[in-house]
Amino acid sequence: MGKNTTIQALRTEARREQVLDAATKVFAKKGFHKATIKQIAGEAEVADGTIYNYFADKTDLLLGLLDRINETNQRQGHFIEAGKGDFETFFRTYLEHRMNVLRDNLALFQAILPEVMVNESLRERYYETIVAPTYRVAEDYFKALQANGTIKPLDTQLLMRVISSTLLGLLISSLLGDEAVQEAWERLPTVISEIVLRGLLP
Amino acid sequence: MGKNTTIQALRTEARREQVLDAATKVFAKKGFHKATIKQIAGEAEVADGTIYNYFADKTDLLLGLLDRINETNQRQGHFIEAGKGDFETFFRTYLEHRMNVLRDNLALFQAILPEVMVNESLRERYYETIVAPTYRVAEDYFKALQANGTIKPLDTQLLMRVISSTLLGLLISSLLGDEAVQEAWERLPTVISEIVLRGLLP
Amino acid sequence: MGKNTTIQALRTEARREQVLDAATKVFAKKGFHKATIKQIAGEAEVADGTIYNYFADKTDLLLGLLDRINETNQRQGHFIEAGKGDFETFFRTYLEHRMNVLRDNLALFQAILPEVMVNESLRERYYETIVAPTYRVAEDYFKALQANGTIKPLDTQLLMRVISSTLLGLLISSLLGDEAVQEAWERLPTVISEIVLRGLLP
Amino acid sequence: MGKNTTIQALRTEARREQVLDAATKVFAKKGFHKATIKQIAGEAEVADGTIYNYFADKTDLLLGLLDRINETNQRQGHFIEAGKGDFETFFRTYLEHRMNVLRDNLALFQAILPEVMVNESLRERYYETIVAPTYRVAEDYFKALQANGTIKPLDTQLLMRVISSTLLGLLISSLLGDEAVQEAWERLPTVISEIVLRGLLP
DNA sequence: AATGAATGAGAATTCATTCAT
DNA sequence: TATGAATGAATTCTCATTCAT
Repeated sequence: MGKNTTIQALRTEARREQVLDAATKVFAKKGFHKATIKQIAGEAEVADGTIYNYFADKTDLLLGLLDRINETNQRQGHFIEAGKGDFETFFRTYLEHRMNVLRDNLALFQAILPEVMVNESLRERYYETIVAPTYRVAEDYFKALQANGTIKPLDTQLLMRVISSTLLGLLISSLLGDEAVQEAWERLPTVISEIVLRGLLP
Repeated sequence: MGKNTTIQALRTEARREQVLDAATKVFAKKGFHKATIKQIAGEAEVADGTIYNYFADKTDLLLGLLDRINETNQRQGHFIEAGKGDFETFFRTYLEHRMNVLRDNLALFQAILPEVMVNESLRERYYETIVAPTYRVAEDYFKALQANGTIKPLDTQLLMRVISSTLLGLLISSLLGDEAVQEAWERLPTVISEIVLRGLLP
Repeated sequence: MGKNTTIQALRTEARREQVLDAATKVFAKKGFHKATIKQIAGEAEVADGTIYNYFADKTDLLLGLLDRINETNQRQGHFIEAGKGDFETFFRTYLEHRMNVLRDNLALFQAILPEVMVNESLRERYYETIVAPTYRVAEDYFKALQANGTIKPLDTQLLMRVISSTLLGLLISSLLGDEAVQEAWERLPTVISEIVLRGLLP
Repeated sequence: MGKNTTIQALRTEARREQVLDAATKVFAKKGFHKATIKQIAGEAEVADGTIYNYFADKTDLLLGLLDRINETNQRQGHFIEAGKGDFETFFRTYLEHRMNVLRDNLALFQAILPEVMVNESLRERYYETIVAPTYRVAEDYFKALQANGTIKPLDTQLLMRVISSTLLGLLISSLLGDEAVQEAWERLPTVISEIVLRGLLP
């Protein structure tokens, strides 16, 4: 029965994922409110009612998606510590990684962000789960860089905000359909790195 | 009768504004979909039906808000040409202006952006009305700067995207409740200017 | 002032007619319920509110149209007495007259009949105003014909109903879009007369 | 599961009928436009929303009713071929049948006709579904009768239209509240048969 | 657990009618 | 009298959620 329970749990988990995949697709395409449970159920190839065996309500699906982003983040989180050697290379590589994560989860972000911008409790959870941890990891790192003179002494908090907001802003520009951003996505880490590290002035 | 017509027109315009103000408030607070016509009408202190004398439907209210942003933009648009003297000062002042506009229209953006991210036809109109004109004005300016060696030769398109995405990203961070961004809003132009013009490296 | 009053009255009457003309058109095209006061006002080139200076409410417009049919009927009513000479000719001419009236008021009937079929108080008024008077006039006439042996002794009531129902039915077939009926309208009196007077059997 | 599916299908069909019955009643009483979904749902003893599980919208209910008339017609359709023996008897019996069908579906016709008179797309469907098939069946029959001299040579198209319009007209007279027609309904086939076959002239 | 029909609260929208100008 | 903006009751339709099977 122990084994049975495990199988059960796996099946349950698989079903959850199946529904979340469907939700990602439908939310991204239609937006949270215009997406219907029927559509998600259809996409997931289950009955409407089945969804309620795995999620309390429609909003709970969004929380499930938030957790997914969180997992992705944590998987990538180690990376920042792996940065060795020359800072410039590290920084560009870091940007590449972050931007790849964003691109790979475009649909996920398109599904979540609009609703997060509008739903207060979701907003808090988003900030605590997704945003704050990133800053916590990065803050010490930037402070160390400043301490050993690798980068200029600037308000660390704001520095981090500006950099991550740039990425967020580019993501949203992409979501809003800016083709220049979409097409140059691969080159952007280099461009950003050049601007942010050396500046526009000659 | 000419006078009468004018009074009529003024009254009509005032009523439109009254409704758009209410819509801004309610959309920003509840989001486009959870906001109801009843709530907006209540906030505007008119009957539900009155709204439909001025706007074809709920979505048309959003278009009305888009036009408002557009007007704000156009009023500010001249500014960039007014930039004389030293580029560094100009750039910082430009950022200050843009960020003040963003802050002053925070509710407006909070009302519009989430729906724009999700509604394709709105997205197109948003891009054409709000985004593209900004780029058109800025592009020539940046090219001139590069031509006379004031700034490094970089892909103008991407440069503009990175800068405006930074502002957009900060706006959204602010909307998402990032207190550090909210509190430092005044100082951000200086910080961004320092980073973007001179870079992080010492 | 007496003259003034007369002019006033003429103007009022003209305006009423103007509105009724518009109502006929719009009701016929859209049906009573889908027709809006705004549309009728637009067609009549008056303001919405003006209509309420001449008619108590939307249904009252229908009553106005009923009265119009009634007037038409009365103008034609004398005709039946004018019938002299050979009965066969008279009958055919009578049918021609009735059918011309129907055809000339096609829009009017299309506007009224559907609503009369559904609105009880209108139905009663329709019957009393339009239908019953016709029968009253015709009944004596047919009885006389039977008395002098011009036509067979049949239940006069039913005979009249059958004949007028045939006309009503053809009108409605026409309204329902039956092209054969529409195209043959001119020939129908002859056909009907032949059938009704001499029968199908050889 | 096959059995289960069948039970399901039966239940579904029963529910559809239940809703159509209710719609017939309410449409006939109030007319299509004044009838509300709430009333129909109440009459059918289901929730408002349930109706939309079976019909796309309010108009689709009317189409459902049209199909019902169509079925009735088809069930009766064979009859005309069953006509053997003496034509006079056949004709009278045929009229009896048709008029019984009309009477038995009085509410149905009252529900449908007014809207059909006003709604173009419904009108086309009505003609194609209900009217045209009848004529197609009857046309050959009448031609045969003329060929073998049973009836006079008259324009078949018009002959059919006149006869069926008479029935339609009587139906509508009945719907409009003509008591003489209502009361004499049983005798009408005999009267019509006498008139149409032998004529009014002695 | 899975199903999907039933539910009914809730929202957008329409439009006859009123009434201040 | 004429106007047409304002009103708000009324209606259709949607869809998250429940629950009997």
